Amino acid sequence: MKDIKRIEIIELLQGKANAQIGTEICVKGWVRTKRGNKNIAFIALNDGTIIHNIQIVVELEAFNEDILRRITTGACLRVNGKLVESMGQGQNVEIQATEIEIYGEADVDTYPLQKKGHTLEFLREIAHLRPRTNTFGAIFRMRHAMAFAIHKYYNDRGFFYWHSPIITASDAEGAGEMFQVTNLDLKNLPLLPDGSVDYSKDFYGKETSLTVSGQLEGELGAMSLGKIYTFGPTFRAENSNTPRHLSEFWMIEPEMAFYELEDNMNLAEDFIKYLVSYALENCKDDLEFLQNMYDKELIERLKFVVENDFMRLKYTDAIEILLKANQKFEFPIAWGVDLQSEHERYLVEKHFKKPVILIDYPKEIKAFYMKQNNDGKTVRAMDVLFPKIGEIIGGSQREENLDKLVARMKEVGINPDDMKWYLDTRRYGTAPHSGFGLGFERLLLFVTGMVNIRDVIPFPRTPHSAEF
RNA sequence: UCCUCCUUAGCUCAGUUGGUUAGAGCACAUGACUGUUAAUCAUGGGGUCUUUGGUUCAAGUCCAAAAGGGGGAGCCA
Repeated sequence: MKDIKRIEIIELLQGKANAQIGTEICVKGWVRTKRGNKNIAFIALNDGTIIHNIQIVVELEAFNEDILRRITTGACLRVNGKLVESMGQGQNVEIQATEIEIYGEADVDTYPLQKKGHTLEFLREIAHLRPRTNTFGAIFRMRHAMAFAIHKYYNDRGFFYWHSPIITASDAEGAGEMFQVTNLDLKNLPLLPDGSVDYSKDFYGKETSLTVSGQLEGELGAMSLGKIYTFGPTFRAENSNTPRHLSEFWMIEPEMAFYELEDNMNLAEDFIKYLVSYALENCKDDLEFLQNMYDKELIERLKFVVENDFMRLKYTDAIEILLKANQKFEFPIAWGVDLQSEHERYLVEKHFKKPVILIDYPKEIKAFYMKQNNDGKTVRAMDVLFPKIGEIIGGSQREENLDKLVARMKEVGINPDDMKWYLDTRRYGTAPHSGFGLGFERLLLFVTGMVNIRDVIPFPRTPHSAEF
């Protein structure tokens, strides 16, 4: 077989290789379908670079029967052939095969992927193979595009990528149940006289867990470098079984010195709009596929978010609206209680019909580090609520006053001595600052139109599920 | 964790008031067709009806439990 430099299929289909029409080229990829008659066969080949396939045309008399029988859906091929303008409808160029090597066969009796008819639930059970489908190829290309856009957005605006630790000894944020990290022998634990575990014998000499948020350490970066963001894995051991929760997920947490709540909101809104615009401009083919297959209003909805201001209002005003709403809610509404999913959905999907930023929540339902308002009742929190997926961002201006912060910690039962390093930011050169957390997979739900968060991460981790 | 629904061919699903040999489409095999686009047409093979226990002359179908999965809720991003 002639040794020809491989060309990626995206180059062929976007016309970047048109100068080579009429010459012999080489492509490599996986077979999506094969069809034809006794004279000719058509192979749709995909190499993951783009959602579309290149058509390989095979004149059967030029190849032996055996090799064609072994070319089935899922097989991996190296193909040499002449790049030509297509004689058929549906594609501009195609390849007239001259030589084919089969890198790997895919046994039709056991290969689980077929040309059509798979549910997302079935594909979830074969997560190691599902990236080979059109749907998951599109999703994971978009996942990459969004990750890249996040770094580009912050880098272009002078933010520094800051790495908060994955393993942490602080359990102060109260953001959920934590996964413990230990190298103690669980069948033979060192015990203290009172029967509790002696963590001084553990690897770090104290009890440690996987992080539930990089924020507290992120604040340390903001109070020195000015503007930072984290983007890393986050772990919550909550027994949450919903289409919106993972026990291992990725979160983006910008933290900015000298930003007040208003600045924080402006950043959050601009950030999301940038990411959605980036998807519209750079993921067109994948978006069109997902729109056709799953969500007819996807692109329209993305454009709407980019083109319209988010609605901003105070928690207290939201309660007023809900109390006046001509709709029955399962959970009663009263000032001081946290909003339920049904309430958030009413505000976003029915009342305002656009994304909503809610601010100034009662302090009792928010974390200890949020800046206290002068009314003594509310804090400078902000939640960004989106249609269909609910809370996509949670953030706040932080309490920079040492005395107020310590007082609040004591009220909620956190020992300030355990967080000396955190309080030092307020003790020495404190400053107003703000930040928020964006759930990466929730963003992906929105931009892909998928409805289950397990379908926007390659290998989802949920209660009782850590396969692959 | 709570509520609710589902589990029948490799995949997606039908299956009537419980009644003889459980069906279809796709996939697969064989054949037909001079270029297909989820190709089409014909023929064929393919089943421990999730598991366990129960009711009944008789269970895919009714009852109970378990396992796996979906949706809703809570917790949150």
